[in-house]
Amino acid sequence: MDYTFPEIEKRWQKYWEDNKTFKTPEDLTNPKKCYILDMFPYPSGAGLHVGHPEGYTATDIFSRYKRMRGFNVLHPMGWDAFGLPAEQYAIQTGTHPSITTRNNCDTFRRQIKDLGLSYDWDKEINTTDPRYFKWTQWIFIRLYNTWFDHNLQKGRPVSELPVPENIKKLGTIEVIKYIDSQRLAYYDNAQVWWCSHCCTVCANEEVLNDGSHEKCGNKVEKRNLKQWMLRIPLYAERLLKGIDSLNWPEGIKDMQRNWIGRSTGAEVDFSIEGLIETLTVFTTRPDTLFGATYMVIAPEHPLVGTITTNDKKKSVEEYIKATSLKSDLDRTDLAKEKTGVFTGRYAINPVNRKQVPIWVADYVLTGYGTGAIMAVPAHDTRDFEFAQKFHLPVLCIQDPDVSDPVQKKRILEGAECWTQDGKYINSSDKLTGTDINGLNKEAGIALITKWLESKNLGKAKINYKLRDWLFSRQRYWGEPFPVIHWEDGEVSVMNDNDLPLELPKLEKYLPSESGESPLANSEEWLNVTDKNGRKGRRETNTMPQWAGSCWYYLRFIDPGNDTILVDREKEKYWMPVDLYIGGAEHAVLHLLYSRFWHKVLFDLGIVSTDEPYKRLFNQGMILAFAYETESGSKVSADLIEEREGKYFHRDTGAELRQIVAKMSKSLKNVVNPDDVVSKYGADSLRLYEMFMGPLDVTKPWDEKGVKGVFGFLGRAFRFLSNTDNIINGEEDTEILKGLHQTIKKVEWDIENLHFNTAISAMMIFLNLATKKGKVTSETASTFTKILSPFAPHMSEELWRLQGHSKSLAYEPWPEFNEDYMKEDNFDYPVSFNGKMRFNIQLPVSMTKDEIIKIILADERTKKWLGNATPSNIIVVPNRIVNIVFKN
RNA sequence: GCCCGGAUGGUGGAAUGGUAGACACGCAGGACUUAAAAUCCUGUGACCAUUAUGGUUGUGCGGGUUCAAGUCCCGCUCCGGGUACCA
Repeated sequence: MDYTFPEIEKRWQKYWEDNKTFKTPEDLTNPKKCYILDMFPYPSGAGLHVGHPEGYTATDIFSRYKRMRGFNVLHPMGWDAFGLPAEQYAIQTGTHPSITTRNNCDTFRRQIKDLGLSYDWDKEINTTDPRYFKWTQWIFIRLYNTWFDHNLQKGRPVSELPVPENIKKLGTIEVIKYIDSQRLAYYDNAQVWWCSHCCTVCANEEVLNDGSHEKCGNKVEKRNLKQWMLRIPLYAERLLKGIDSLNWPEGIKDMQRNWIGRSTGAEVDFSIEGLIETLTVFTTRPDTLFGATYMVIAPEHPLVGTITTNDKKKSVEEYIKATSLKSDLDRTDLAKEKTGVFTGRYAINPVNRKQVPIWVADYVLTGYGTGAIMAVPAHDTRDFEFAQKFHLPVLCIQDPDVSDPVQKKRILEGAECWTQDGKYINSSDKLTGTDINGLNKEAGIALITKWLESKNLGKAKINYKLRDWLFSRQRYWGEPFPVIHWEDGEVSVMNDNDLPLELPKLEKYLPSESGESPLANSEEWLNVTDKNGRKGRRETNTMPQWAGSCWYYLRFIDPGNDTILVDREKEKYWMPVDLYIGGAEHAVLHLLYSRFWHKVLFDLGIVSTDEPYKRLFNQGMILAFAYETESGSKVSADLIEEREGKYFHRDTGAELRQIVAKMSKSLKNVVNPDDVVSKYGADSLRLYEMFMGPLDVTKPWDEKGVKGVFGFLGRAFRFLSNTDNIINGEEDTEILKGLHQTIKKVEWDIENLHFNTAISAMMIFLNLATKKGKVTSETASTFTKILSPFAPHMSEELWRLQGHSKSLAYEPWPEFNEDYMKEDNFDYPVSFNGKMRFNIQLPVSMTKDEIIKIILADERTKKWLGNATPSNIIVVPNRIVNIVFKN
């Protein structure tokens, strides 16, 4: 029978849909549950590309396998549909984003259904649906009404926030200010990156290294705007500790740890000559205080104006002005050449009362630590470069462990930088009574920190790189904030009952250059009056795209519920997510934000687990072949001609190099899954994406490879659907052995997401079966079952041909039997000094001594040994024999 | 600069410290066919030798541990990703 995949695939897709084969079980008593989640896509206008089905196929195989293992499986799909492209399209054409979004979702849904993925479509969600974002707004209100209790390390309702007596005395306004200062969400003036192209603010995380906006590529600048911020650093310790318990790739865990960036050190107060203010610095190395010979403050530091002496005012102001015009790129570009100016002022080093000059330099940033540093040029390369350039003193305080006397002398004189640790020298002062000379790093840090604390000059301090999360955008196509700004200055959040707050219909979607979102144009929507006649104005910013994706995995559990975010019993049953697969580009942003929200919801008793995603896996990127000329300029794929394995430019005839690059419109090397499906079928596409290589590595798409798996499926179908090949009775022992080895291998590989080797194991079995020519009907159905998670359409068809009337989706997974895999003999490789020379068949039960006896008597052993006598003979049972000798 | 990966045939890749190159692509030869496609069969790391059996070499480079290293350790090179004047 021919492998007529178009007909087979259509028929089974219809069967699954009509019979709701993959409906999530309602029964919550089954102790075996598995929640298998994909990172839901942004439905772009371009439709699916072959990168999407890679992760989707992997989770689909896992889901189908788990169902056969008797698990209740939750495997949903939805759309992360707020975002800039739909809005930009609206600006250009006037088409409302909801229409664009709906069309794109329809395309995505159709394409995904064509792949035979076993989603429960009754669970479909869309972040732009008011019934969905009602709960996004509801969560925002919870964030607003939560404070973080440091003692309990836990978020609690603001109604439980104790207000200190001295603040209560100051009156209501101060109490409100205090409460606002404790909320997880707050509204404040923030210096933010402004993209004048998108007319929007970008989070630090969205600004690329070159100072351009991640979304549009244009340069960003700094602006002050009223913004909503989330205090994610309050959860830094919890987010950091939680990482240890997760079954995630170590690389991603490291990235999150680095992003959180915990460092322990001390804050040290320096008094300033002639001023009452003190200058506080954060340092991870308080032990190096004796080597601090100057200080640097960031140009944005609040004390710059106060510190700067009159005669230096002009040069400092000029320097600050120059810095503010610099983008991140400029600052980075100037990395080699340090810049800075002297403020004219001196601070006093607390450990030795010495004068140290205060400088302003843009290599110190305002966003980290206190925005001021003490510089230890003798032992820090950056400080050293700066000191060299501006002729500042360098004092060596760590004994360099150098054998070269010349170099040692240079270091001790401060002519060279020594960045390794050593015993302290020059680190004592009689007047202040401090002395750490001869101590090592740990002892030095402990002693100095203790001394600082005892003198009230500083304290031990933990610092995080993680910064407040900027949570608003000046856009139309996002969740509106459920917030009203009243004419008397009060800010209030809406009542839960009044949610959702929907978006108004607009004529124009263009944001204003002032930074106000297009929502400000809708007078009717914008202005509100309360029952006392007080006038108010709605928040015109909208939430960033992260908002909807921060909690969607919860809504999938109970998408239709309009009284609660998620039913408690259902949440308890399904959470946490057992397997989450998606691209590594979300390593820090989405995954960290999402964990943050989840922890808040956990603290408020809304969810039952502390972490949302138990096991995470990142699929590798799929690249495509691209072509370049000898000089390295790229040639679009439609201009390529292949002749005898070489590539030529269709127009110029020049020979081109084949390289591997990201798929892109400009290179015209984007592969559309629709084309692959129509040519080879969905099962072939699925199988190829899994067979290309390990799931987590980056690999190039090669259509020739699809042919390979297509051939395998065709052979399998023709062999198994031909009744001449199927017999009754006892199975051949060799086939039985191969079959059970295959079950074992496929099962282990699916559990570990090694789909490429699982497929190769099935190919090996099919090669064996076709060589033998006949298999029993039992073998045929067993093989059909293990193939079914990978190639479900064809497997269902074979199952039907084998006489079954129902889908095989819930057939029990076959159990392998070790007895069938047992061997009587093992073909021992015999090696001499580690070099394999020949093989010899011996019974598996044979003892080491017997094996040695037989091998030493073998003619071939004599040949390789010559006149030498073995000094050692290693026998690893059923693995290898190694004869060691000297010649 | 720092952090994390990676490097195996013409290609994608396989290999619990134990026979390197499974499986597949490509290529070559053959069968079927008027022909092509499809399908099936055989061969295929390199080098040397050969009627054949065979031998030498081989997992980016240089060392080391081990009876045995693609795999573990040390030092490099190159490539990819992340990140940055982060104190």
